[in-house]
Amino acid sequence: MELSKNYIPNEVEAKWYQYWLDKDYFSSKPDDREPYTVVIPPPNVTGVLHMGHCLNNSIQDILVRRARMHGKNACWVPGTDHASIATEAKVVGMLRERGITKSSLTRDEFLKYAWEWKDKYGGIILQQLKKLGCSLDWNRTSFTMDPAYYKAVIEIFIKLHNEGIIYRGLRMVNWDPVGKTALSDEEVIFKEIDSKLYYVSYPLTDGSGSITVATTRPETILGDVAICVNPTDERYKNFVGKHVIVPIINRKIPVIADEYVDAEFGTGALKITPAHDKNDNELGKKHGLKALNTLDSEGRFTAEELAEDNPSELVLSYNGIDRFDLRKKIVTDISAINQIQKIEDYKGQIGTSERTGAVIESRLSLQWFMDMKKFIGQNPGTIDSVATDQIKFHPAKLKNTYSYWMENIKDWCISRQLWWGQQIPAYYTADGSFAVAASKEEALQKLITQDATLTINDIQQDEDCLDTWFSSWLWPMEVFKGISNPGNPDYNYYYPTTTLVTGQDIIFFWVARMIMAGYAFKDQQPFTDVYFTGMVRDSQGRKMSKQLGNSPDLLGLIDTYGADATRFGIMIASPAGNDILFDESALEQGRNFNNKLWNALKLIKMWEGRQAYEVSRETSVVNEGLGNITHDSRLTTHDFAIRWFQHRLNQVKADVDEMMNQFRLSEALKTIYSLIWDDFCSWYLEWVKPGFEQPIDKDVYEKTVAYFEELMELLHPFMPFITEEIYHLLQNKQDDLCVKQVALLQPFDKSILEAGELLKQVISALRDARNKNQLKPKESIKLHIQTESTANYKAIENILLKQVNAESISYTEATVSNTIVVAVEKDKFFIETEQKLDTGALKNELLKDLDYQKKFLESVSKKLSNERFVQNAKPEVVDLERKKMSDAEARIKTIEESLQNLI
RNA sequence: GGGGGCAUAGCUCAGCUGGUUUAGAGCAUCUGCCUUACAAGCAGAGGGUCCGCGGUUCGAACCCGUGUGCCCCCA
Repeated sequence: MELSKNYIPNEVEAKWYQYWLDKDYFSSKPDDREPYTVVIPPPNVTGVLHMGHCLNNSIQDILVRRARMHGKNACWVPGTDHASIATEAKVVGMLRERGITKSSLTRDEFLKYAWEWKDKYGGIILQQLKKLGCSLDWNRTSFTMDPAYYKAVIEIFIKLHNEGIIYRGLRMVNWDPVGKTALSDEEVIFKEIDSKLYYVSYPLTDGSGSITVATTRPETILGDVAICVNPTDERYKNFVGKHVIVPIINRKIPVIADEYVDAEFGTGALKITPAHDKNDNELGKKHGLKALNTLDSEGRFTAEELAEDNPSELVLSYNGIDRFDLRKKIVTDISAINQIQKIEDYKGQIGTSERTGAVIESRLSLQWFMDMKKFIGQNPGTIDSVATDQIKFHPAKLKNTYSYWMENIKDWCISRQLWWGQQIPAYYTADGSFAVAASKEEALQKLITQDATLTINDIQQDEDCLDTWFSSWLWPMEVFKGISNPGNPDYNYYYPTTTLVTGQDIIFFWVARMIMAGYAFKDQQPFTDVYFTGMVRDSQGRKMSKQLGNSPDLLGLIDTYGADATRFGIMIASPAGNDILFDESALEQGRNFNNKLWNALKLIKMWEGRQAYEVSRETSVVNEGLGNITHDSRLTTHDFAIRWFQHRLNQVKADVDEMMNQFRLSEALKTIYSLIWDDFCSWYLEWVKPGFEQPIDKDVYEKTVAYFEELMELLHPFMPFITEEIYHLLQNKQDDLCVKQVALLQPFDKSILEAGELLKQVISALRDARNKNQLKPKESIKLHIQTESTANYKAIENILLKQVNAESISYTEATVSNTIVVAVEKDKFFIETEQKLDTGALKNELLKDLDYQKKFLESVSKKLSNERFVQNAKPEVVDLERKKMSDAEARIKTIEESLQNLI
């Protein structure tokens, strides 16, 4: 079969993914193996694949594929999140394009559009995950609004309400005037902005002067109910208890004192607007002040609550003006009456909506909350499990972040003024009393006990729906129907899950709440390990964003480089827990790696038809410094190569195991990469490679194929497609790499590995000497070796000959004149060549080396002559230093002899 | 304002229990090679004030203190 010049991934990848699906390799059923369960962090149902998903899901696939090959029953559950606010925003946008406003639709009509949207776009991201090679169990695909899941969410709401954890209350909430909904604290992103500090004077009612207040929000002035100063502030001592007039509205308000006020900020006097600021609201409550709301749900002015002030024409003319326009207008109007003293530039922080980006308003609103202190108090495992590493965080530093948040947790606002989501199961009567129940009928049963005349038509369900995260926190349980059908065999087998892989940015939104749910509803941790990925940034460290246009088109990248190369590129650049700087050159490296593998395959396939037993294998085995080496045949060199690579492979497998257990995926991949590229291709294959059109020994061939297979096995979780392809092209296989079970780790012999390293070192040194003396690669040399252990070199003569392009090797006891001298450890190598030598350059090299060695010797002997070192240091450390010293001395001697030889 | 983290080659990062030479890797750079698997390649090389200062120790990239700069989280 003819293999293409370079590896072409596209067809290969599509072919194998379909093949794996046809063989049903990714589907999992409970059996007597140990489960390895991973639930995907469900992407937004309308989302498309981006770099973050790519990183995240590559990691999950690596872990899952590896577990599958290591005897575990691997189950990776796919699915999507209904993403209440994000999806609703998209649907509203789509309707707007069609000229339909949300307000013109009934709830049912709107939901019909939303489901249409979901059905049309909902599967896209899952299809994209297939392109990436993700080995998800598609039979288990879940959605947070599936009927059973929906029911489970409602059930949990009712349960927590019955337990008094969920309550309804009028509270200050974070209000998104664009999404027109309340948000949780976690959905508010604080941003630093350039704003202005306005100094506004409020005249005293007794005419004795005025008090100046610094504010960043003059548009809320009409809701002011007091001025507050610090009681220790001498400047304002005489003002406390007096009254001032609010500009424009002319309301009379008191000057009060409270320690909360920071005398250093602004003028030291604070205006209190309880309806529009959380802290003001607290102060308002404390001092018995009224809250006057002056903004509507869309952030526009409303005078509705200002009737008592007999608002003027001017005030009424503000009605309907947006808060930011109002700010300018009010500043102009206060300026006109000379009550703006100055305006300063100010760097301030504002909260914005995570989803719509709108500036958040603090707003008094009747919402549903979860009493988190009480909830966590009942489920201490939530905090303890992470502190005691029963749930292990990778990187562990996030444990602190987690526990700090847990210990300072605030109540969770779970209601949203949206339609796309689980509708809150509370039912109201006309007089405002309500019951929480699974259905309208049940609610009626409850309400009827208070008012026997009620009928089903008299009650109405809460219009609002629940925070998306109030459904996603059940994800690891409910994908196995753990809430809707507890005790079912799947749930018993797969839950708790094994590893969760997710972004650091949703540690509070999601991870923390899943842990709570785990302890609250099953009294168990939901997973044992959490691997937190960083954020994917561009090569300059900037966040990827649509505005910057720096987020690459992932599917385009997969088309260009292949999924394997894309996975490689993103994994090689992502040390655990750090942000990853994405650079397309990493994908190029991945593609080149594909090509390297492909060419190694081509080389080995060339040998396939040229196998022969060339020399009898009946040879003596002698135990020498290089391990057990067979002597005196062409094959002896191959025996060394084969033995060395076997041990090297065993060693790397053990290393990789260790790294994978510690979730050091990037390092594991680097290690495998280097094993394949350097040890296998650059060294091993060159060592066993027969001459041009020469046959290869059958045993060597078979060993080489077996090694290549093992390498593919090791690499498969990282680069599933090309490894499966090569596995099948190497020789006809009945089984598939995807589900191959790996063998147990084998021990390795250090002395053989050291011998291999020495050989590499000698070859490199000789090549370096050739290079420095400008010997053409084609120019053959004669090599003379001066050594005490001739046998060691006899065993690898053929490798040496080939690798340094020597035509002969001989052994000598004396120095050989007129040659290039190379010293490695205690051995000397003389390169005899036709070419005229530049002894000056040679001499310089040797002198440089000599200088280095002498300085080194000096530092070691200094250390050893320090009595305190010899007394205090561990004996093995001292011994090591002694060995260093004697090695350095020997080497200096060698170099000095070589120098003499030159002259 | 509170908390956490980071600073090592041009870039991205290893360096785990303080001692494996005078600190490593990948990428990038430079030199030489179209050597019959691979130029998407091969063979080599150069490149470091381990952020500054002070301390502990026989010994510090590593531990402690301090300064500087950057990042993240929370309010």
